[in-house]
Amino acid sequence: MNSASEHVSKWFTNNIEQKQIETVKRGKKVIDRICIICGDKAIGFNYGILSCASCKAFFHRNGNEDLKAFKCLFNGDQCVIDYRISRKCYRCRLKRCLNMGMKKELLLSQEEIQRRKHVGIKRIPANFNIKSTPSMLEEDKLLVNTKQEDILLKSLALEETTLIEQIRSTFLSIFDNDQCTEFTDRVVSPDDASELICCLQFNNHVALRLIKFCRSIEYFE
Amino acid sequence: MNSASEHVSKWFTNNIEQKQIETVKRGKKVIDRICIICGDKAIGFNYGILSCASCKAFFHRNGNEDLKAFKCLFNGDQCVIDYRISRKCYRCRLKRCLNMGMKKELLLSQEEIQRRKHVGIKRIPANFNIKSTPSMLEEDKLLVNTKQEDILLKSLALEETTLIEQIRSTFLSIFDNDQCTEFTDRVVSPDDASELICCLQFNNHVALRLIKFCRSIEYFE
DNA sequence: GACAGGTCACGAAGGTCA
DNA sequence: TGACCTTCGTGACCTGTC
Repeated sequence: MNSASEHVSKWFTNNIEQKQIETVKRGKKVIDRICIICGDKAIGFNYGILSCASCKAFFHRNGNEDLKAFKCLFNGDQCVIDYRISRKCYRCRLKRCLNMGMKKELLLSQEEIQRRKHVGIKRIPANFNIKSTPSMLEEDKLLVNTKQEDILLKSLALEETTLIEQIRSTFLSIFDNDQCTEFTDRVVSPDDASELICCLQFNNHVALRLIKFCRSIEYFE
Repeated sequence: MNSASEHVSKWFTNNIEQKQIETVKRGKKVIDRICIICGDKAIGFNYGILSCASCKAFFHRNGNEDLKAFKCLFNGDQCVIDYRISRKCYRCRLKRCLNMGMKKELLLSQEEIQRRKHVGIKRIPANFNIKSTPSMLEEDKLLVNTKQEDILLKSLALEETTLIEQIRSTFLSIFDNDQCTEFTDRVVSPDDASELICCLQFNNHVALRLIKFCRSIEYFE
């Protein structure tokens, strides 16, 4: 780092840090707190450090990105990240977030987000088994499935029932009766190699439809 | 220009820019916004400075060109760039864009453009049709689907391919071959009412599996 | 209350076409 | 060339969990 930019950078850092210490010590008023990343008004501690809404949002979006994958746009990795000057260099901004102590570990994982979302919604027990035994008659199997389906549906929250209904109706509109007939009309022997290939192609075909199906559901990203 | 003065210069430029932003934000009247390059009505900040649509487009097209490669056509490098007079001298216009502070760095690189494009998942055009005509042979239908699948897969980004592979393998693990055989082994006539009910129950059964399937995909909420 | 994620209007990039 | 369009990142504000 050259002496001029180093000087400016240190000046800002020191000035900001000084302000931060003073205000936090003085009292709990959030109004006076300063973001240690860009000097803007801090909203509280985000991902471990006192920071503003913008830096919080930025880290929320990009905290898990790989720093190596990006280049500095301006000053060779020495951009001053200050809300009064610029926060435009993606790389330098992320680097500063990390250098100032923002913690990736405090970003919630997908599982954690899912877990939080469904707190209060009764989950289906993991050991709930929808399989029927091979010794049962075809009709009995279907009966068991229907009964289990009933039990399953009754244990669901309204949101889940609505979601399932949405999935079901979308499913029916894409995997329509023609589609069903198209394959159930054909006699397939599992011993026949060509039929097995056909069955795999059937799988591929259904997978393709599934892609269409999944894309059509609004809850699907 | 040495790095220290360059740094100070940039600081001032940015400071002026900040002031401009503040002025614009304070009085929201669009009428008052003037392109600092040609005096036309500004549309906002483009490449760092308050400018009009024309100057934005001009810099977008030519910002990366080398100024030295062009000569002033009229007044020996002293053309007045004003929308009421003329914006026709390429060299003087580009020079003025740069002098007034338009930043080449804010033109996205090819990598950046590609990256941005692939951040969001590229959607399949709504008119993309995976249906085959009823008059076609079964083999031909599969062939068409396979070909379309090929075209489809080749147009996808890496993330999409990965996602689809994830969906496909999850699909195969849930709708396994036994499942496939279970239904394809049976001869179903669409004219038979009991078979039709059976077909609907089949649909229900698959829908149930689909719920399981959908829950197992991480991108599914 | 503090701090996670989520939402959405807006600004500023690139793209298109007369 | 420039008006208009689409896309995506930003940041203010909101919601939900602990």
